[in-house]
Amino acid sequence: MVQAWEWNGGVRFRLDEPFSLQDTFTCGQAFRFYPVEGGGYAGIALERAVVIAPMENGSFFLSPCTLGEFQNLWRSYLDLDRSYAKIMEALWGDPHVRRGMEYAPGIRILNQDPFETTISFVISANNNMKRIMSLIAALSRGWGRELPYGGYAFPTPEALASIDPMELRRIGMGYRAEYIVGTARMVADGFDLQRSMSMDLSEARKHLCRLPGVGPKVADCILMFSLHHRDAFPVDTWVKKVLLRLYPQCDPRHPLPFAKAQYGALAGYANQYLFHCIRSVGEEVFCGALAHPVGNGG
DNA sequence: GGTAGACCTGGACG
DNA sequence: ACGTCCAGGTCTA
Repeated sequence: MVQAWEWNGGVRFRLDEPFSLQDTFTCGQAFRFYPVEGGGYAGIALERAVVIAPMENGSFFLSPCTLGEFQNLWRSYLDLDRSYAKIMEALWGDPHVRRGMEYAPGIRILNQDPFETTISFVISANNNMKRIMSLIAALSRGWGRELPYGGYAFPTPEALASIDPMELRRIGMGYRAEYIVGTARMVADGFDLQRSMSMDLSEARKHLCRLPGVGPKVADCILMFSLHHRDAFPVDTWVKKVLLRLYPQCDPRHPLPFAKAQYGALAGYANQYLFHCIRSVGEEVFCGALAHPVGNGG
């Protein structure tokens, strides 16, 4: 349960639930938030430039923001009405996911904009975090609306649909340029991203994979991070390593049936705890310790 | 239905 | 110094 009140041109809020800005903004789901002094994060989402900072007594400060904006927009964006305590409890039986939860207990899966998430994860393919973030910043600066308090909104589908791909290559987008323009065109021409929300997981995947640059992994990221499909399970190189090394019962060729059987509707959360932890501590540390448990003098 | 190669780019590594 | 490798994959043959 979350309580919120206006304070100094922004909103203070507190919740009796796990929530960490660092865990949430560094776990790889959002690309437009940067750390600032004091443990806060500055970034752009929902067509607004804001700072979110931790306060001394366990509350948080989001500004600039009205109480109305908080209740109507940020509360949902930050997924504040969901009980992560219950989710973590339900996943506690899995030793590797448990380790991920102990490492970053404050992760919350954000509810981001579907188009922004789609383009962002198209850019993420075969790319690295630093470059992904700078490319998205450049894309927004070049074709997004300038915002009050600085920064640029993520561009609209129409804005990206009308770009010559060569212009995107000029800012370093590489071969993703054609994917971005192609996907933006389809969305601008009526491809309904949100329709995936009311479809079951496998239908939703098929639907999204019609977009150029969107394959199985990117589709699951879009579903999980912007279309409320928390049963999605993005299999990237890191998750693949975890599955291969720590879950002998999982067929590495077909990991999705395993994810569904093992985690069910919570697969996306399990995925994120695993992903963030192995990516942060490294494959050897994450897989080594539990893969070779001490005991029996061995 | 499954599998090699190619693919922009820039930072890291030898 | 420069070639090679790699990064939250996807597409094509």
